[in-house]
Amino acid sequence: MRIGEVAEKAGVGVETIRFYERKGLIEQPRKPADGGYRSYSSETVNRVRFVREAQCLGFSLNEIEELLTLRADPETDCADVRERAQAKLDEVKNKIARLAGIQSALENLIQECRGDGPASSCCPILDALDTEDKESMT
Amino acid sequence: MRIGEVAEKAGVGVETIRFYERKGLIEQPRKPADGGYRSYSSETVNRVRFVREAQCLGFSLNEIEELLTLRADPETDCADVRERAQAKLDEVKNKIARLAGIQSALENLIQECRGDGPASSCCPILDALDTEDKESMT
DNA sequence: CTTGACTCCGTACCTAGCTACGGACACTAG
DNA sequence: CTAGTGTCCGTAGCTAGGTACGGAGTCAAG
Repeated sequence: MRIGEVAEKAGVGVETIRFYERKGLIEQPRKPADGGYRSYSSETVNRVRFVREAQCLGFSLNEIEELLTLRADPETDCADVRERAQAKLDEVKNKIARLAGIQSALENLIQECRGDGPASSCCPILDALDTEDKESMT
Repeated sequence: MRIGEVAEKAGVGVETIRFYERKGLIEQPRKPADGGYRSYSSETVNRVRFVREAQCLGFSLNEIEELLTLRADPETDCADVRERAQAKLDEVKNKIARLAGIQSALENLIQECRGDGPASSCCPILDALDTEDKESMT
């Protein structure tokens, strides 16, 4: 599969694939044999899709690389992998919990704001977060 | 309260406060009366903290501005606020659901990888996401 | 009335994550 | 053989979100 096809299937531009390749996020398929063109497996399409998905969820490319290496190397010791996975899991759980805070603040806002009157007194987003937040910054 | 105090209490740099001010994320407190120094209320500290918190959760500054304006204007009609809040709520729920996907993939990984043997065959992160993901990109 | 801490402002610079440009090959169809 | 399309590569440019710099003004303490 050539670069254009991968890009299309993954829903990104060709340049993005080249960019990810330089970043080491996807396989380096230098194939001077075939006219010098890159040749990818369908695996790469999945990888690229995973990258985009993870980005939407707030992971940086560096973090995504970590996520990806969790499954990568057959040589790697399982204990090491577990450790990294556990750390990522903690991050993810933390993120979910904090989003849940925002979620309930928004739900409050929507419930209390029944659609009549002015909005001023019924929008406790900041308040809701303030109280949880006060001394909890890292 | 002057800019340095706000910055310290919110745990950011002075330049960041000025940057947020330019972006319209916090009040514009031009006070030529008091020697030309900015003067902030403690409200601003909360706002800045909220901005940082929301950023960690994957919101852009533009999105955060939207979140913040949900509680802002006493003139705004409640119905409009509700609409925006509902849209944000949908985004948030969606994010949580997708993070939950990653969470369970990581939990699987950790469970299946009992700490012995090689890591190659027990790391279904990509697989777990692939199956959910196949045709669901926006 | 000098010193030091703080602030002012504009501008420049930085990282992350792309995105576009441009000239040179390759490969296919006509 | 000539287009046309796709690819190669390096480099430049772009947006977001800061971060740093430098020269000048403010102000309280000594």
